[in-house]
Amino acid sequence: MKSALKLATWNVNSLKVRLEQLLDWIGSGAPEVICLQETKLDDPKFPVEDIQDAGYQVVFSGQKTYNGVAIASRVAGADIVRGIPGFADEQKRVIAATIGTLRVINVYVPNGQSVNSDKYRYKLDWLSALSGWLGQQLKQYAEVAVLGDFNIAPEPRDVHDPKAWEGQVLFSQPERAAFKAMIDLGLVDSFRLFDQPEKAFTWWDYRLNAFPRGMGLRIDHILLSSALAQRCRGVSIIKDMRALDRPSDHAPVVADIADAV
DNA sequence: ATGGCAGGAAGCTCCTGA
Repeated sequence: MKSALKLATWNVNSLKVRLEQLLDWIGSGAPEVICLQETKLDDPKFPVEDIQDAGYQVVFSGQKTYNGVAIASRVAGADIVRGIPGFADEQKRVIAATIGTLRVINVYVPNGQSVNSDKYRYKLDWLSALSGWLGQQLKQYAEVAVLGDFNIAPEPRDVHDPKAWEGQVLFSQPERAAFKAMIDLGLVDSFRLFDQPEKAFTWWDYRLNAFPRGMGLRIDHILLSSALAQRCRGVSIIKDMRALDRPSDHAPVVADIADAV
């Protein structure tokens, strides 16, 4: 008999700094699959042994200082893909693995900096390339989960002050259109399958005391193909982890997936 | 209009993040 499966995404903002928090989480009933972003570690410095000693397997694609992604899982992943196939990119932002029957795609979407910047153009080009590849993956696999830091708030209710943020990076129309394009491939924003609290966010700026003041955005997402969405029993934000000492500025998001019938 | 905070690399300051 199989048991239910939990999938998580967490932008750690430096795995070196957040390693103890990750190990504590793993040691207290963490999800079976955890996608990490902004590890900020070159591959030779990745803490493989610490994570293995805690009972998880891990695959990763990293670089010094910026970016870096990893998938930690109880069961080892297979068919690992690093980066978006066919899209040349120095930045380590994507890693995918097949875990059991699940295709898990972990993404760290570019931030975009500001809507008039070269980085914003790169973000939109990057999202276009991602969508193309996701379309292929959805044809190849029935059970696809795309998890990560999308750096896009899809709707006004995902933004603490939508008027102030309208047109700004993370909430501009082209970014939201790029998000919708991924949904239109046949993916579901799993968080919105369920009733959720008001002001449900996943990121709060370190500055201005934003977290206690509730000034956040929902930019970390778990998108599921219909086969998985049908089996999704709940999605929640682990807000407590944003309240730890020396927290990441992102809280994890967890989706609970029931067994196949 | 700007800065606020945090992390990293470098090095006593800057870049980036979101």
